[in-house]
Order: sequence, then structure tokens, then C-alpha cells
Amino acid sequence: MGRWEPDARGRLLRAAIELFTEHGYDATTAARIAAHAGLTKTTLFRHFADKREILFQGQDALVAAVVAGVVAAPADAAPAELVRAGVASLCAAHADDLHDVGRLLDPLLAATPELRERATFKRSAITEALEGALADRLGDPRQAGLLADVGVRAYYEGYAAWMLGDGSNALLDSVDDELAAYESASRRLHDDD
Amino acid sequence: MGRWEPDARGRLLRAAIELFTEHGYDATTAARIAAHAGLTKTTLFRHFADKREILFQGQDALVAAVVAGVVAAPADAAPAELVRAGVASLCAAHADDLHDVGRLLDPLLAATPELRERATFKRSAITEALEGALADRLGDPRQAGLLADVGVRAYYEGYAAWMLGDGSNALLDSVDDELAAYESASRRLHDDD
DNA sequence: GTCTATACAATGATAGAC
DNA sequence: GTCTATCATTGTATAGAC
Repeated sequence: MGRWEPDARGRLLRAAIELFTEHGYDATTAARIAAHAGLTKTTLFRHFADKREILFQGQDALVAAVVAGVVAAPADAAPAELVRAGVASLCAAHADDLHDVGRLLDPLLAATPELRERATFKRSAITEALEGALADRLGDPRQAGLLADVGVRAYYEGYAAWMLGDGSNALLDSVDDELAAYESASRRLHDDD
Repeated sequence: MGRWEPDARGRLLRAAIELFTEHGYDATTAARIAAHAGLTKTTLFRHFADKREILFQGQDALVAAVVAGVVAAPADAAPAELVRAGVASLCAAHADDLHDVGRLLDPLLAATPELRERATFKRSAITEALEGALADRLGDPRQAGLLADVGVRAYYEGYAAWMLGDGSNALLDSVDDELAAYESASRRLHDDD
């Protein structure tokens, strides 16, 4: 692989998490992160468009994954099955070491609005992608919107629950639990009319 | 009102829209916006935390409005009525001149991911506020989440439709149409099971 | 209570060398 | 792919003017 230490992005991620956790996001300069990873500021910004993006690398793959999941679903799949195919593909796209990264990321997001803003934007990109894929299959854009919201909610809350666990459970199981719970909540909402 | 031209924020808003539209967001410096509004860069940043916030001033009032709407709803209101109370309050919080501002804002958002990110964050803040208010009334956080998503969807799409019109229709009418359409889409989703 | 002047640290872009 | 160097711009901080 040549002259340099491999996995510059991974090293920058670990450096950023460590320094943000220790000193806070604002007090940690990009130059310091780069130096901690054995690189320079210039190189950091060649790999990432901005400082926040260090923490969210790989999320763009999730947009592709959720669409691929829906597209690959059987032709006769019901709406709820399409959603589940999408979020299952999302779960499969996870490297398992995200179990550890996620636990460290959480307090950083809680402490830093700037990072929450980026996280929200990523979530919204996933939602829009799922919505588009569902609309293609269902023909009804409003049904697609509703289902996309549920699917992404189930995914994020399933992810949060899974992160709190010890890692012995599968992410998809947590997400399936959430999907079922939302299905039930939605049904109750209609039955009470 | 005293020694200075009034409505510094409004002047900065108009200056920003005009210059962003003409030269693009990136090519327009904060100093240029300030000068165009008859102010200095220092003053601009006294009014707004960052450059993007110029365009989204007032959105924080929407967070308070949506909560107030739900809180003020009758004690025996059904879930759907709580949602409608929240988004109706959102609509009432609008100054009508937003009809014009919105039309100019739209192409800017389309052209500038940075601005879309901020817009997404504001939408998310409204959603979370509505979700919290609904959870307080309903007791069920998952129902609250589902309903908050529908309500905010209806509001944003109603707003988009209203903006395309000539201004003779009321915003709330557009939003009500969307609420009804989502209600129907949701019902179809369940009946097809 | 709002504005301005000045100085400053940090982000992120750019150009050219290895 | 990385580095040095330089640069415009953002956003902050301080001090003071009206």
C-alpha cells in the first residue's frame, strides 16, 4: 500500500472522538486532530469537507443501502415489508465496531448543537432516500412519506436501544421490536376513532 | 424609536436574500451583506449567531407556537385534533409577508446544501417540540412521534403549496388539505392489510 | 441598548513540491 | 497521498461611541 500509514480516515475518526471527548468540540482545532492522527490540517481537509464530517463518515453509504434494500424486496411485498427490507439493509450496512463508536458519539452530540445539526441532516437524507424508494414501489407519495418516517424512527430508536446493550443482541432485532411497536401504536390510533 | 434606522434584522434579511440570489451564498461575504444593509460585520454577528441564521430568523418562535397550540387544545380533543391544533398555531404564527420571502428562499435552499442543513435542523426542532407536547397529552411517546411526523409533513407541504398560489388562499387551508390527505393515506395503508 | 473599530483565532481553500 | 505556505472568510472578544 506504499509510503504512508494506512486508514487515515479511521485514525482521524479515533483522534477526533478522543479529543472532542476530552476537551470538547469547540476547543479542539482541526490542526490538533490532524496532528494527533499523525497528519496535517491540509490532509484532514482533503479527506473530509469539514470538521464535523469526520464523525459522520460512512453515513452516505446508508443512503444507498436503504434504497438497495427496498429495490431488492420481492415484487409482491406489502408496504410494511418494503419498509422492513429497507431498514434491514440499513442494519446490514453497519460495521459492528459502530457499537463502540456510537456509545462515544452520543455524549458528543448531546453537548454540541453543531454536531446534532449534521446528524439531523444525515437522518433526513436517509428518510428522503427511503421515501423516494417507497414512492417508486407504492405509487403513493404520501403513503411513502408516512412509512419512511416510521421506518427511520424505528431504525434510530432501535439503534439507540441496541447501543445500550452489551453487543450480544443483533441490531436488526432491536429495530424489529421498534417496527412492531410503531405498527401497534399506529393501529391503536385508528381503532380509537 | 431613536437614533438608528429601525429593523436591523429585517434589513439584513432582505440584503442577504438579494445578494445570495444574485451572487450565490458562498460568494456573498458577511461583510458585504452588512454593508448592503447599512451596517458593519460586527453588528451583523451581534444579531445573528452565524451567516445562515439571517435567513431563518423567527423560526424559533415556531417551536413555541406549536407547543402552545397543543397545550391550548380542549381537554377532550382526539389525537388528530391535537395535531391540528398544533399546526394551526404554527400557521397563525406566520407573518403574511412570508409568502414573498418563501418564494425567494426556495431556490436558495435548492442551490445551497449548507442552507438546507439549517432548514432541516429547524424542521427537526419543530417536530421534536410537537412530539413532546403530544406525548404529554397522549401519554404514548410512539403515537406522539408518528403524529408529530404527520403534522409537520402536512405543515411543510401545505406551506409549499400555499407559496405556489397567489396569496388569496389561507395557509391553514392548504395545511388542512394535507392533513386530510395524510389521514386518508394512513387509513388506506391499514385497510389494505 | 444599539452600533462601530480593531484585533484575533480558527476554518477551509488553493498552489506547488515530494 | 502528503506536506508547506499562504490566503480569504467566518465568527469572537474587547473596547468604546452615541
